[in-house]
Amino acid sequence: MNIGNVSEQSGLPAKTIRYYEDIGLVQPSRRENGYRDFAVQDLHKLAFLGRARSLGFSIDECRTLLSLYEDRERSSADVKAIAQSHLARVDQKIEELQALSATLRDLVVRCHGDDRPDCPIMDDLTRSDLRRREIIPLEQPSEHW
Amino acid sequence: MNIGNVSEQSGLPAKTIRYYEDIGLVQPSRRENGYRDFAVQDLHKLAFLGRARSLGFSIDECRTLLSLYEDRERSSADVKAIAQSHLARVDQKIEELQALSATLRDLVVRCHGDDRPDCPIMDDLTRSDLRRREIIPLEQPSEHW
DNA sequence: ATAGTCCTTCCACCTACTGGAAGGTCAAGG
DNA sequence: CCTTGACCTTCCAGTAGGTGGAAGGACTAT
Repeated sequence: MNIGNVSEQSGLPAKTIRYYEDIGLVQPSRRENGYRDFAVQDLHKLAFLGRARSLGFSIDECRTLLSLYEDRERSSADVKAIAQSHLARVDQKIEELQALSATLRDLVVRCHGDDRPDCPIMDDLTRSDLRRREIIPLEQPSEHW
Repeated sequence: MNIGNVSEQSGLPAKTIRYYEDIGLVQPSRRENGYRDFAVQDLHKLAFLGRARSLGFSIDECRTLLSLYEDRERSSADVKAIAQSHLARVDQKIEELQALSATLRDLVVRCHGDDRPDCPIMDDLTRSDLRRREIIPLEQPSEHW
């Protein structure tokens, strides 16, 4: 199977599939002309990856999940542990964003939004006294969503 | 003021402050020895940036907010518009994550998590029929959280 | 033969920084 | 005067997970 075909069937862009090969998630064989030749198992793997990614699992988690996927002796506990810790991260992110949303909503509501320059949003951003408000920690750059 | 001092007072790492100079958010002058020399206004700007970033505004939004910050004639409507669209993005992200959380939670609950290999989580990831479930769109790489 | 589509590799770019190396500067102590 | 240590400088590379595009080979249909 050519990459275009696999791309269509898995729903993943060809670029992404090549990238996944680059980082070792799939190992398609090659034809004489240099074209990648995907087996049906590769297609399954890629669909698996697409679903796992859409559920927000990191590439590293996907790697582990793939190895469990291919392990007929795996214990469901191992799978569950990964999903659980991912779920915890998601829930924590939700909480952070909810706090953020509340703060922003409050500011937006209090801003009259007309031609005049005075603005509670600006006042908040300008105020240097950090104790006056809930401090929301800076986003960690490692958290890519 | 030296960068270490400004870093301490603004709460931003020195690296970040240099980066902000790189991308043109602040323009400290230089001493004869090559050291950056920050004015009090720069400190205010950096504190402003730190707060705006902690509220999740993008660097580009911060750039606009900074120009509004320095514009005594600005209209609060301009500020409000930026905050509102940011709030909308945050709220949409929350909704996406909540759907994700629900899906993950369901899978985790249904997985017994013992030594046996059968696992509803794996079943979900393996199933290639996409119609059977709510399809959660792939994360856009432009959304960095 | 040629046009159009597919495939290949490679390099750069995105966000918003962070880590580290190599080296210059400054203030205090011996 | 010299050294030590804390600062400061620039520059390069790496993070996650791809995406965009260029240059060029391969295949198919006319």
